[in-house]
Amino acid sequence: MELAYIRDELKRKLSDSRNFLIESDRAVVIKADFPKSQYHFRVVAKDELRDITQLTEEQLPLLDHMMDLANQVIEKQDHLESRNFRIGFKVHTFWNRLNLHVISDDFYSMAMKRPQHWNSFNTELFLPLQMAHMLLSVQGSIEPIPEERLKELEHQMPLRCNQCDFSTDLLLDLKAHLYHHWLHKEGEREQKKKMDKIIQMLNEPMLDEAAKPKQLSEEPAQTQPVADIAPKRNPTQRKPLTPHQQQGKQQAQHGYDNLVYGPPVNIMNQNNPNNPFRNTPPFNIKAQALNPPRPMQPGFRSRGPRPFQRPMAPHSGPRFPPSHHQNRFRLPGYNAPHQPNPMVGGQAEPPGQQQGARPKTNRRYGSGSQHPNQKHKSQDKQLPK
DNA sequence: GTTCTAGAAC
DNA sequence: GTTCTAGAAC
Repeated sequence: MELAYIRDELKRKLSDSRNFLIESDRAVVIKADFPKSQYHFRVVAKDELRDITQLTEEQLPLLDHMMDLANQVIEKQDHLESRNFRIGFKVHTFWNRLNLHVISDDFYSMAMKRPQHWNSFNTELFLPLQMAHMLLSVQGSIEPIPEERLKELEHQMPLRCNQCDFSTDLLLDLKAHLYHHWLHKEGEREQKKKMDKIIQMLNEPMLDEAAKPKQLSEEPAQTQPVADIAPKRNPTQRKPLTPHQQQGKQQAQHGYDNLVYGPPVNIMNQNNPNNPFRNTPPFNIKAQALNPPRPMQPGFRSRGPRPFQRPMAPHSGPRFPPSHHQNRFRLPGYNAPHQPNPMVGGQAEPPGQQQGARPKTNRRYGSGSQHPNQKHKSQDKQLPK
């Protein structure tokens, strides 16, 4: 397949409205094909603009409009706020159509596979929309990044966590680290949901009381049996909705919209085997519940699936692609040299350090210089706060 | 942009 | 033997 054809993929997506989460006359919002975070969208311009280097002051209103669409799609995401998102352009993009990234700041994703992926969002290679706006306002254009600088930033080491001051030369370590940040935040979100529910329950009686005088005062002239006037406790009647619930109801009423905006990817995990996130841990899902063992009949050997399936390992972390060629999840410290265990007379524990190869040198970092991977071991590990 | 794989390093 | 990287292929 021709590379030029692949580069035109975003243009092709513009011709099929099924891809659109939001459409306007000047741009559309689509889901990123290989999301580098749990929430990752693109705002794709309809105008024939290849990338940010083709922008001029004339496109400032377009940028404002794309920002509006970005905020619209963020508003649709449950329990997330705009401060959890980054909105900006890649300074050097593969695709042949101007597209604005709207990406959550967890960067916890199966598709994050190379240091280049990380650096493309977490170095100067990512140009926040406000910055692009300013550059166009001030100098009227955005210069392309020099090839040499591009290569330098793509391979920049160490990789620095965007949420704390952790840094590492190994993407695998960073991914494990990011996973802990994500777990922590997910826990906070769950906590917040519970608190919302409790607050709602506490407010309910007060709302009922508040409704009584209003209902009576609305029709004072009419004489009705008390039973008709008094608020009825209908068991099927809905309780007052919280603002959050109202938003949910609104979304549910727009059935199609709801499908289009879709559930967060970590919910999609459970349903879609092709979802690139499917190896991230399916939280609150019990492996046994998904795959209950069938009782073995004595003296009868059935054909087909084995009656007893080996239970799945507990989900102690994200499980990464089945291919051994792809980088897989390791617990933090997996790559660190293992220390002798003082509890067993100074003998080494089973291997904690990976056995595989790391290049001794890397031409990109200059002859004779150490490959970054060789240096990481001495660096301090730091867990998320 | 992604996937696949040969070859380097261990 | 395994892991990881970089480049070819798409």
